[in-house]
Amino acid sequence: MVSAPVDKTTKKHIDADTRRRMLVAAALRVMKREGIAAATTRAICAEAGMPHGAFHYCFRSKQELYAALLATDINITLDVEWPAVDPRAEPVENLRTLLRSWWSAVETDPEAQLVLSELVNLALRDPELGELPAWGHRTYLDKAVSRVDHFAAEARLHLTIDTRAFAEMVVAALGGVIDSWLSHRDATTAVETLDGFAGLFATLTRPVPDDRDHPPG
Amino acid sequence: MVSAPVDKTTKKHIDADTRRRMLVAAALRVMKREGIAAATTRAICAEAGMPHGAFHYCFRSKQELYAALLATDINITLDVEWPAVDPRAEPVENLRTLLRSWWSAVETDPEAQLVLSELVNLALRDPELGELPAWGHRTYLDKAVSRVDHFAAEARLHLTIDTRAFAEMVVAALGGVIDSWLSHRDATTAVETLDGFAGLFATLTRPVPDDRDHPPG
DNA sequence: AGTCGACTTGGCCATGTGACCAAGTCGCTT
DNA sequence: AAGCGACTTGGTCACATGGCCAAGTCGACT
Repeated sequence: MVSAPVDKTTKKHIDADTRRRMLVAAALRVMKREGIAAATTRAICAEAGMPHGAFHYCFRSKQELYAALLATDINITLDVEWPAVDPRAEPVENLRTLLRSWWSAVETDPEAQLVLSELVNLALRDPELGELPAWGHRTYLDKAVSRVDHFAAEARLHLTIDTRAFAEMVVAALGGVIDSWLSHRDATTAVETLDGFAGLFATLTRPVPDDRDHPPG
Repeated sequence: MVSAPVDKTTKKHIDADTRRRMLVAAALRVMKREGIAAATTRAICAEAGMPHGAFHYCFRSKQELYAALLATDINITLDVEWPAVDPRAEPVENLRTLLRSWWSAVETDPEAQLVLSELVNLALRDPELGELPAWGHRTYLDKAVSRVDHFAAEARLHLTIDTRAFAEMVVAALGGVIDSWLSHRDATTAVETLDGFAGLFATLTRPVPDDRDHPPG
């Protein structure tokens, strides 16, 4: 029989799996603060409040930590509160709102973007981790597609091109702006460029005819 | 009097400044081949065919090499043979040609893009090198502006928005596509997305009226 | 020819890193 | 209560790295 759960903050023995999660979280914190290079096994354990030996009890190697890190929710850009979309507003306006909502996530946590970039670069060089960036990008794009779909429905817009192709361009535009911004750190320019893209993307949409005035049959 | 120049490939003593250039070139080669992490001072010297001690005779520190590397022509994307532009063709078509010509540079030397990304990430974390990415981006954008200007003149197009804003979007689009492509490595998708952007950018142009048929006065 | 400074070389050092291990500790089960 | 297996811990190892140096070598100018 399993006894009553012991207070997790007090008990000495911690399940190896939860400890793994703690280490991953700690690693992400260190990387955001000081960069991926500073995230040594020791620094990560210190951040997690564990002795150094704990690391290789949880992970076979450091690569395994990288893999775990890449496999978790790194791409947080698209996970934001859904913006206020008004079906009666101009398409441009709604698109601008959408892009800006995603941009706000970037500006709120710029270090996350940097870490993501560092992590992807690392993985692209490591044969063991080489597949992960492709998988991550696919996941990210899928999420973008579903978000765009949802948006189009809510704004009552019809996309004149394939949704995936549309999302692909949106992702590229957002990614490009982020990339530039990480270097120049000029938020004004970034948002202006993003607004410019909103205008361009609007040319790929058409308002859905309102059926309430023209019921079928 | 300066004696006749000794054969540079034979003579033992090499000017420290040219040796610096040799090391920078060797470093870039190593980085492209094995990644920035593998470019240790030793590996670089070996690549350059020099003993390890030569490094710190030429550079005060490794950071100084990074700085030199970032300060040289890293952004080669826009330096390609000028594409064939036809003033009588559709704007979309010409824009597609332009973007594709830049893309070809990327696909020809993908490692260069990776190294650039790694280098920028490194610099963004290092207080000593922190200014370089912003400078690099400014330089890159300036070059893009001039290229766009040249292009518009040659294709006899008028841009309906500020040239710099236009270039900013082009740079972001190209950068975003590169970023995605580095992960998924699907050239077809990349070019299709780029072609999509060409269509969008075309909406920001208007043909310049041909004055030959309507001479002034 | 002689001198002086620029260049060359190999070796050395302190440091930090990922990895490993063996002894110890805890708590669930029987 | 006794045992057993999962978890804990600090120490240690081999190794690579950036940086430094002192002795040696070359070559240009006087």
